[in-house]
Amino acid sequence: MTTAKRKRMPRADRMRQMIEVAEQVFSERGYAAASMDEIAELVGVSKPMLYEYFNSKEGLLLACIRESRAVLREVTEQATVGAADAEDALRRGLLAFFVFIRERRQAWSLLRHEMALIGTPAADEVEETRRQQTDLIAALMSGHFDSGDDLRAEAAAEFVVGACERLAIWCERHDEVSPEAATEYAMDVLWSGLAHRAR
Amino acid sequence: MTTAKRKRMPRADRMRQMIEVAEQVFSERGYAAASMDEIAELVGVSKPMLYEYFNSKEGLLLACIRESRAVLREVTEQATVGAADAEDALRRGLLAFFVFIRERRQAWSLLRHEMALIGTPAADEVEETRRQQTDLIAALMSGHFDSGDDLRAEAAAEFVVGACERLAIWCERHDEVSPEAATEYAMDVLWSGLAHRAR
DNA sequence: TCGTCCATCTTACTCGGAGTAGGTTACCCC
DNA sequence: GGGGTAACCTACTCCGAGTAAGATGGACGA
Repeated sequence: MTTAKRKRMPRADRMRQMIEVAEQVFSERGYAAASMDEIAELVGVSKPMLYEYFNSKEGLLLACIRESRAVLREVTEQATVGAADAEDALRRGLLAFFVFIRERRQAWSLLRHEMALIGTPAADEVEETRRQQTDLIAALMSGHFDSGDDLRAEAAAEFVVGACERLAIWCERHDEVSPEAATEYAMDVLWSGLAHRAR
Repeated sequence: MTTAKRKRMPRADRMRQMIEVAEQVFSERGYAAASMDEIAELVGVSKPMLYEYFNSKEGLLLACIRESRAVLREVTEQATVGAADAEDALRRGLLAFFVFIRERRQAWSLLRHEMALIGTPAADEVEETRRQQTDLIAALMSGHFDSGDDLRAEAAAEFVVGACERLAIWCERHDEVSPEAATEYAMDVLWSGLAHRAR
């Protein structure tokens, strides 16, 4: 066969392969329980190679997170271009997000669970992903809302991100809830507020 | 001095002391970077003692989380008793929460950061804390809202918890935002929705 | 006052996994 | 084909979680 001896692969390819395997292992076993030896084994390469490419275990995790973030950014930004108004933009963005987390469970799992190390680069990296989303929302809102209280607008953006993240986790436990339904639930509370459902 | 030789302390007291120190160290260094030797040192006791009391490093973390959760539950439940209506109950609960995270930063830090190990008891424990809050909200809402769509109500509760958690983290970066202000921001979006601010 | 018992505590290890020093080999290009 | 380098490996060190087995302070009965 052509792949009888998987050897001497160019740097870029090997790197992608390593990230792919690592994402798998980290999301299955969890960051702490995953061992570099195991990842190396699955890649079909020796441990020092991983260190050659990523410097440390956390560096490898970082690469996985960055990879996921890039995809998430691409997907959500694309979704909101050409929206008619704020409500439409918010809805499109939410839908893109909920579709993403359904289709790429492993990547999402890393982003949501693996903030293992407070004060470390990895934690900052996950936080950076949220900031990216928050900025997107904030930009979206500043374009469509009355400005005035910047602090309030910022708080609102944080609020939306946190709410959706939690709702996404909830969706993992509820397969029957489609991305469309999740979006609708989110829009219902976000846009109309709880007041209109009070007895 | 009376505490010249800190020795032979009764079990319950030693346990509390250990949890106190561990909470400090975990929230300062982070779970992964904290070492059992260091904690033992600070307690003024040898490492096997920690294992005698908590079985494992994660067990010790668990104890810290449970401790924090108990306090959080107490505080938020007490806050909502005697509320006039849903809006009032929500506002009181939110305020209690935001006050808690300001006054007990370390405890909160553990709850928010230390989900280090996916699939492990500690991760479940943090999740359990959220469930506790979610249930509280859900119960609160079912008492004051038109029922009908249970799934929607559950989603809304998750939504509130996630949103407030994120807003709380945002507050850490903004000392100028008081618990009262945070509560007001949260109520504004939650209760009235974003629609009433759209241009 | 003194011995006995046991909960509390200690020293001195093992073991596994992160990270590394230094040498080896396949492939590209002339 | 032969030199050069990028990709790769073997064989370690080191640190921290977890443990086995023994030492000791002090409460309490005689």
